Amino acid sequence: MSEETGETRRMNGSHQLEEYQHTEEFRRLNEYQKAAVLDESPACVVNANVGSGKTTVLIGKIMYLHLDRKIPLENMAVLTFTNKAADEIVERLRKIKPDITPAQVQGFGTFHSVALRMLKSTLPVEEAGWTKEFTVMDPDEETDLALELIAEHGLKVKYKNRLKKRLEQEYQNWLAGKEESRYRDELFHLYPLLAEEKKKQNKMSFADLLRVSTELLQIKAEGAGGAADGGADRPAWILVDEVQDSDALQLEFLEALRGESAKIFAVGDPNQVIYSWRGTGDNMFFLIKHRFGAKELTLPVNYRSNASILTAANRFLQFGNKIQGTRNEEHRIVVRNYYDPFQEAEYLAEKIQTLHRKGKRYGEIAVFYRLQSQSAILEKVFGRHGIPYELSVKKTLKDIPVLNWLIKVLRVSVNPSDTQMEAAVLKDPVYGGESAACRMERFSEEIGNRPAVSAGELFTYFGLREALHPSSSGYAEDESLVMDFLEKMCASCNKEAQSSGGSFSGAVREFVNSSALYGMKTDAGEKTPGDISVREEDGTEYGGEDGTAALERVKLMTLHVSKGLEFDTVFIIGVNQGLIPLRCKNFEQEEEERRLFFVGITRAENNLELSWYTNPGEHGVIGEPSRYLRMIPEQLLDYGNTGKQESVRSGAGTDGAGRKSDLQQLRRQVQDQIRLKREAAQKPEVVRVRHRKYGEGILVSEDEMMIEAEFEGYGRKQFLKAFGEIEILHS
DNA sequence: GAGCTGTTCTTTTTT
DNA sequence: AGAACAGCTC
Repeated sequence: MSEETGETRRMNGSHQLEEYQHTEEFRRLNEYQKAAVLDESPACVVNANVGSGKTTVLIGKIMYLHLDRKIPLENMAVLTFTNKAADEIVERLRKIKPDITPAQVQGFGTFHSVALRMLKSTLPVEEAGWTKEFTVMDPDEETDLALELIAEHGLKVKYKNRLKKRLEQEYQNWLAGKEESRYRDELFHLYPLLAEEKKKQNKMSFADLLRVSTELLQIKAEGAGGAADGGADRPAWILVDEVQDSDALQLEFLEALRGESAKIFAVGDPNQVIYSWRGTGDNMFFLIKHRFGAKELTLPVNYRSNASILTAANRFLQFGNKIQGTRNEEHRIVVRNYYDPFQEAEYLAEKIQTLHRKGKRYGEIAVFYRLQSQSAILEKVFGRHGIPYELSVKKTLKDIPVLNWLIKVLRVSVNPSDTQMEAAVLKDPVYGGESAACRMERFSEEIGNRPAVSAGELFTYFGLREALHPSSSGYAEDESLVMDFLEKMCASCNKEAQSSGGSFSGAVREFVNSSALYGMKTDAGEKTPGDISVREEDGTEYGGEDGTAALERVKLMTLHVSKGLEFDTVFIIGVNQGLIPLRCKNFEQEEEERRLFFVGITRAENNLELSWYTNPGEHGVIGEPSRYLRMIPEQLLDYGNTGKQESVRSGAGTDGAGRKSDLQQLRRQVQDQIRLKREAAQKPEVVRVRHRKYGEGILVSEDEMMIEAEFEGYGRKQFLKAFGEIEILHS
């Protein structure tokens, strides 16, 4: 920060802060980063390599637009994929400009929270069938509602245990006007019933928030007959973080939000797409570039990892040019072989203890693995060794039965049309009962319009003492949890009601809604009103370290969770064939597994250690090192004293011959496929194909070995040409 | 409803 | 490879 800011800050008008371009911060950026910050194309996507200062550029861009281009923060929409990312952006902005008010950053947040805010303020939700008082559904709630409707209407629906997934996956088919579900049941009858019921109960699912706001933004644009009026409450600039992670719904929301005039600036890394299995599967980075006709800039320079790690990472890069490093070669990447997962955990524990004795902080160390189930053995062994660790499993209020129930009570109170929740509250096996029914119904008139409400008043009003069973053994704990929650909620809601001039019940509604979206994480620290902290119950109690080490813990997490984080020292365990990569059935999955490994290794700043075991307990996992280990140039690897160099290189005794050509072939296939995909995107020439089982479809890509085609109702399928299953139809 | 055969999915997680 | 389910037969 500059030393002049103190003098200039007090002045009103246009010169509150010096121009961003003249700050030390801006000067410290590299040329690529500067170019991205200063770019003012109508649409621009920044293809940011891993560790290249993506968020720094985004922050810089916001400050540049704000300070130099005089664009009010209120006129920007800054969209992120997670709440954590949104918090980080606002936090980093506040470091530069401490007087930023919450009102100024209304448009900063996840896609869903920004959509919610617009639905609550400017968009005419009534036109879509809801009222302004609508509430936000919990993700599981929609499935429950669907099950109720199935029972009520006697619908024949298969695979009810997978209903949630089916509802999501087949929605597009239904929208497209397809007659029947792929399982030939009555799933499609459910969609209109569900939509109607949600309107009736005046609540929206997460997907509804995006769908409805998108729809209303589109109608608004049409109704205004152009940009003139439709652009009134649209942002001047839309900035998107981690754009490669957005799905089709979010893309449409972006498009609708942009309207005619807003400029769009998105940063992302196509090499870090690791969640396509839950979304569309398309590479959103290039899709968005194409859709918006965006200019593409790059950030090639990595500031995080040492040269060995980056050279290895470059072998796994699927898009763009090589990652450029900034550091000279330091430690090599350590590869280890252990007998089984237990041995691996034991050695890891010892190694971590040694590192710690030599002065490495526990907090600088992380262990990554492919499956959640792999953490159990680490927990056990680390616990026994007295290593403080932290498992990244999110705990929400839903995991605390009494608060889960209380939220439902509040939800019915601020939305009496929610009959589904009302039934859930009354029928709860532990806290249920008829006593609260009329209280919830009359909440708005009896409590909701008071100027200030205390936690104690709510406790009495809802008759919570009886509901929590005062004679039960868990009463004291439940009561303190409930009072704690209510106190925090009342503090926030009273303040909100006062400052906005709205009612208490309105504030409670917003509180409950934002809690639903915010997930109510359990980690400490106050972020938003909806973020209630709950004491963590994790392995630290085993830790031999006393008090001072409380925040210094070894982090244990899945490779997926590691995305976006960085650590001095990273261990990736179970780098076995069949685990990393997990056995995949198609090429796309294989590519994603590679990106996942790429994400994992690029989290490490200085030390990276990969290990595999000879005797994996799990089914389907082979006692061989991952192919990925053989893809890393040998001179970067340090096999320690395990003497297993031979087996990693040759493939542990299986058909050692032909490995190298296998590898080359695989790499060529991937490259070809990428090239073909790009070419296909550039000239959309439709080639029709036919398959015995899937019927007619459209050719997506092909190379000398594989052919990929898309079939209505079945999605994309890949075939080996040699099998001749696919017939190309020439018109 | 037991017993059989065939099919589909299994992991990873945010909002 | 194996679990979970659907749909069939008796």
